Amino acid sequence: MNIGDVATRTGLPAKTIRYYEDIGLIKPLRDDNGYRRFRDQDVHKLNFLGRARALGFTIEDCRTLLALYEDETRASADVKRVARQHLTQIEAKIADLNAMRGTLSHLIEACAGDDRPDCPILKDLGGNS
Amino acid sequence: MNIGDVATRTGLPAKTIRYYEDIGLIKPLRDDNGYRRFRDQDVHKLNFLGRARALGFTIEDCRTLLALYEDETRASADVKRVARQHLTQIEAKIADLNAMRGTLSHLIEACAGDDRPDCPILKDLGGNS
DNA sequence: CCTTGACCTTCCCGTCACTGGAAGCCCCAT
DNA sequence: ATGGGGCTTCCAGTGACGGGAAGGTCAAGG
Repeated sequence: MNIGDVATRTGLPAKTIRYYEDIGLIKPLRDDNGYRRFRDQDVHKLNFLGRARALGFTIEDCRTLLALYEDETRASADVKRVARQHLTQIEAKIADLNAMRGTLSHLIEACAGDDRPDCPILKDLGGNS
Repeated sequence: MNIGDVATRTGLPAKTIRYYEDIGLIKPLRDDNGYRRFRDQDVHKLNFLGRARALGFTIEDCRTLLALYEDETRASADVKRVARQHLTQIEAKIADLNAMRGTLSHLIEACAGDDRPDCPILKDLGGNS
């Protein structure tokens, strides 16, 4: 299979697939003409990576998870630890965003949004004194 | 005031302040020795920028907001529109992160986290078939 | 007067995970 | 043989800075 077919199958852009090869996440074979030749296992790995990325894991996390995935003697505790750390980070981000949302929506509510210059949003940003 | 004092006062790293000058958000004066000399209005702008950034506005949004802030004849509707667009983006991000959190926490719960290799997290990432 | 150390300057590279684009080769159909 | 698509590599850019090098400046102490 060539990269275009793999891109279609996995939903990943060809650019991304090449990038994943560059950084050593996958190692497709090469045809005589230099084209990448992808085996089923490559496609499988790419699907794994796509799902892990969709869950927000970093590339380095993905590398770790992929190694664990391939290691038949792994301990599920190792996987769980990676996942839990990631979950913690996600929850921290959600908390940050929620705080922003709270402040922002209050300010937006307080703003008339008409053609007059008076604006509580700017007043707050300017140091609401 | 030199950049170090401004950094202390605003809580922004000196690097960031220099960067904001680079991209034209502030225009401090210069002393004969080449040092930046910050007026109160520069510090005020930097505080504005720090607060806007803390609310997650992009630098380009900050540029717009700062221009509105300085424009006595602005319409608060313009400010409100920028803020509402940003709020929408924040809410979209929160939704994404919540979806990730949901999936992740389910998987983590289902994972024994012991020294055995069996792991629902990896099973899911590998295409839970 | 000299040195030391803290402060300031510019400049360039690195981050993260790609994305866009240029230049050029390869393959198939007409 | 020509055209169009697909493939290759390589380089540059994204956002918002951060790290660090090389070198100028300033105030205090010996």
